[in-house]
Amino acid sequence: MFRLVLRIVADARETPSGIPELLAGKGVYLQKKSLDVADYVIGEIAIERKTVNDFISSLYRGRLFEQAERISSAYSKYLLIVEGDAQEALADLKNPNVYWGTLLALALKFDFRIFFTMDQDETASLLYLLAKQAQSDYRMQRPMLVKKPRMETTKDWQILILGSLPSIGPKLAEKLLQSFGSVRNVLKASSKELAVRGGIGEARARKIQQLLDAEYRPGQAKQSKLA
Amino acid sequence: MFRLVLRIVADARETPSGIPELLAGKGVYLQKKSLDVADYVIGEIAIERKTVNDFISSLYRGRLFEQAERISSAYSKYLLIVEGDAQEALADLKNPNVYWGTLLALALKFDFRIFFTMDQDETASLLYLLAKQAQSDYRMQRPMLVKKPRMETTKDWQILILGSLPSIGPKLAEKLLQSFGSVRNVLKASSKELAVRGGIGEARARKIQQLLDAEYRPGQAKQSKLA
DNA sequence: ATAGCCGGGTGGTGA
DNA sequence: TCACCACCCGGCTAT
Repeated sequence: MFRLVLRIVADARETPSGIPELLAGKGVYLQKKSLDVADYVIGEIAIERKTVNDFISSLYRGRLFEQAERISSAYSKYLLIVEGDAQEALADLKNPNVYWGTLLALALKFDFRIFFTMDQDETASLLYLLAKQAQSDYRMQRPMLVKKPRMETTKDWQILILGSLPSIGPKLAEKLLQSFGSVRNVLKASSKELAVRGGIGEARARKIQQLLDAEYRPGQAKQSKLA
Repeated sequence: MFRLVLRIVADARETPSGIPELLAGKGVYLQKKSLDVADYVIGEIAIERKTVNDFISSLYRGRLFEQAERISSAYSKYLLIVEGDAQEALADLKNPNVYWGTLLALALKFDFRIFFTMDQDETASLLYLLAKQAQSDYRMQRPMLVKKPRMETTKDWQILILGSLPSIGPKLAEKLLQSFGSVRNVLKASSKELAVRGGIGEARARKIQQLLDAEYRPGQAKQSKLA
């Protein structure tokens, strides 16, 4: 009797979670590797697994989106499994909107599919089913969505450069560029011009000028000439 | 002066759920319509809301995928909100795999983003956040700015600014500062000077000059500044 | 590529 | 001109 072999690649660091073992118990052909970005790979689908607590804490560490970026650029389909009692964790959260907001961003901007499981066991079942579906649908995959262009335009650089100035964020950077036309023009401008033509006030303008003209001192120079 | 208003379209049949009212309470401009396929529409995103029980019972009716098909062909992005205690409902199921399998199919084949909320209140919050995100995305996306990790000293700022130039890292930035003495002097220098005195090549130098002098072009139509 | 809050800067208003 | 104040922006922080 022919038996279908499901194949799942698991990152070596997932071993302690017990999930690889559970999968093997279900008859999956498990391949352990050292994966760069994801925790599991099934066919062309990458899976990132995170416990609720990991997920929550990564909200505040900023590392989350960077990781999401890596996965999304490496695979065409990818899903996030959040494991554990999300509801309970959510109750402890001071600001639940951050949680929901992040999920929305992951789902809509990064194109993640997100699943919630209660424990490793459920995660294993989910992966198993996924492998089964991926296998049977092998040939009837829908065409993928167009890749996001993610262009690094000149405009982005311009805003980035000005935005690295103190007390200048993206909004102000854009305003300045609109007023002055180019990065150089902004940087050439005197503080008065900055204050008059750009939408920024004298205080900020002076601060910027001082910084631009400040003499560079290697070593730990702590000239608090600002403000 | 205008106040920014979030706008959500709700199907008339959603009224009894109380969610439209909750949204209105959050200051959303709610528009009730009779929608063909979805329950809510936010920007270009369609939202189908289902209570857990509805969802579960529709597993066995087969009508679910037909509905999914209709939504997916009418909108480019769409999400499903499953409202209620999924965990509890799942415990009653004889065969949970049907549940998970359906979710997987919806997510991967139909490209649904699926969210789970506890009650109408949470659903309303989710929709509200979604509207907010959709709205801020409608503006042009801005480049991610350099992390400004607590800059105290002038020296750090100087390096950060130059480091935000293309192909200039912290190391080169420092070198340039040492050669030229101040940020302004670096930016004033011609590409030849940069190449000769700073340790960078002409190619990089030219690239930087180009960027500095590039005319700023707002990508999207900017809102006219009527006062 | 989160959301909320706070502090400070800006620019307008009206005296 | 000045004082006030409303708004906007940027920076911080959150489990």
